Amino acid sequence: MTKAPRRRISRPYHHGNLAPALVEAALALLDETQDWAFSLREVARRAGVSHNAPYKHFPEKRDLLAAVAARGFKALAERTHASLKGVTGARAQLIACGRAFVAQGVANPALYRLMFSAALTTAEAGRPLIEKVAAAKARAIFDAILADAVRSGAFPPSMASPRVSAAASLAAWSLLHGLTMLAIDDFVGPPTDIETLVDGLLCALLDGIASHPPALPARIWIAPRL
Amino acid sequence: MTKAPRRRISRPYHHGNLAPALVEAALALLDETQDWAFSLREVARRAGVSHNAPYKHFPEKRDLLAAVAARGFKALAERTHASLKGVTGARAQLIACGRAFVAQGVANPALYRLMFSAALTTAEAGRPLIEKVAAAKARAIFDAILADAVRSGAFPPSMASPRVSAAASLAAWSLLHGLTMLAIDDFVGPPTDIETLVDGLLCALLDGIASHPPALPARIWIAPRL
DNA sequence: CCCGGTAAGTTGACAGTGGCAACTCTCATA
DNA sequence: TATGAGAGTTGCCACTGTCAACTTACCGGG
Repeated sequence: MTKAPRRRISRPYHHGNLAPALVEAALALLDETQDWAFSLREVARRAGVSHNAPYKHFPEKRDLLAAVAARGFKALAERTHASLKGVTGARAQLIACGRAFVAQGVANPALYRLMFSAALTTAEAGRPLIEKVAAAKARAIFDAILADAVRSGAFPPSMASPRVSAAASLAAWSLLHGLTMLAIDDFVGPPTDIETLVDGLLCALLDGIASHPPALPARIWIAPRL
Repeated sequence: MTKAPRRRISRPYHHGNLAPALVEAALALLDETQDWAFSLREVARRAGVSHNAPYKHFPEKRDLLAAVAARGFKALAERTHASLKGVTGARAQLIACGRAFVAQGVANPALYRLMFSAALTTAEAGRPLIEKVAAAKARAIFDAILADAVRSGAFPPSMASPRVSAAASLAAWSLLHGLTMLAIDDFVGPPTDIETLVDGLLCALLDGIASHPPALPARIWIAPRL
C-alpha cells in the first residue's frame, strides 16, 4: 500500500516523528532503571532506529535528557493544577498544591531527580532553556495561589510586597522540594503516607509565614524568571 | 636505600594507604568537574597507580563514591558542629546550624549533590551503610539542639513527644535541604547571600512550629536511624 | 513528469570506559 | 628459608558517546 501524503506536521518523514518517540523511550528507560545512565544507543534501539539517528534531533545526550526533564515539569504543572479542582479557599489550595507536588515527585523518583539535577547544566549556558521555561510555568501556579491568598486576606497585607511574597514562595518551595528529595532518596518513608505529612509541615510553615513574614535580602534573585 | 619497617597501621604495603589517596583524588576531581561522571581510571592515574588497582579497595565505582559521600557528611557534621561555638540560646543555635548547613552545601555543590544522590543506592541494599552512618551523625547534631530548645522552654512542651519533635526536625531539615538544593542547582542566588536568607526562612518556620507543632503520621519513619 | 536539494536515517570508525581474569611483586609469618 | 596471600599490573572484553561519510526518501520548482 502506498502512503497517502499527510500534513507535514503530523507525519513529517521516514519514521514518523522520531523525536517524541525518543523522549518516550527515554522516559520508559528512566522509569525502569531509576537512573539516567542508560545509553543513547539503547534509546535508539527501543525506538527501532540506528544508534546515530537520535543525533539528528538532539545534538547531545544532554539535550534528550533536557527534553525529558521538560516533560517532567509539564506533568508536574498539570498535576498541581489539577489538584485545585473543587478546592476552595486559598489556604486549602496551597495545601492541595503541596500534596500534589510531593506525590508527583515520589511517584516518579528518577524523573523528579533528573528535573532538578545538574546533569543538564552546562558551564556556559546554565540550565537548558527548554527546562527553565517548563519549570517557571510549574512554579507560577503556586505563586498565583499565594498572591490570591494575600488578596483574600489569608495572609497579612505586608505579603503583597514582591520581596516578601517571593521569600514566602521560596520557603514553601524549599520545604516541599526538600521533603520530596528526602523521601525519594530513602531518608523518610513510606512514600504512600507522605502526603499526610505534607499537611502538617506546610501548615506549620504557613502559620509561621503569616505571623512572621520573611523578606528576600536585597541582592538575592530567584530563577527561573518568568 | 632500604625501607625501615614501620607500624603496619601507618604504612601497610606497597603504595602506602591507597584507599584514602583514591578518595582524595576523587574529591579533587569532583570539585574540578562538578560531576561524578569522571572515570575510575582517571582517579587511578592521579593516584599514580594502574587502572585496576582501585578494584582491590573498592569493588565498584559506586563504593568509591560512597566513601567520598561519607567524607562529605563528616565535613558537614564538623562544620555544623563548629558553628555552635560561642553561640548561646537554643534558637540562635538552630539558626547558626542552618546557616552552616546551607553554606557547606553551597560551597561544595557537587559533593553535596553526591551525598544525597541515589547514584549510590542499590536496589537490594538501599543506601550504602557507610553513608547512612555518616548522615545519621550529621543529623543527630540538629536533633540534639532541638531537644535542648524544648527543654529550655523555647518550644511548647508538646514537642517533647518523639513524634512531634521528629516532625519538627524533618520540617527544618526539609527546608534547609530544599533551599540548599535549589541554590546549588541554580534556581536561586547568588550563593554568597544565601546565608542571610536562611535566617528569614528558618525564623518563619520555627515560629510556625512553635505555634502549631506538626506531628509525624503514625506509619512514617525517618531514616537513617541512629 | 522529472530533478535536484536537503532533511532523516545508516554504517563504520575512534578513543575511552567499567569490570573481569590472569599475571607478578612484596612482605610477614611459619 | 619457604610460602601464601594481599597489593598492584597487564591485557582483554563488550560497550559507550560522538564524529564523518554514506544512502534513502521526500519536497517544491522547472
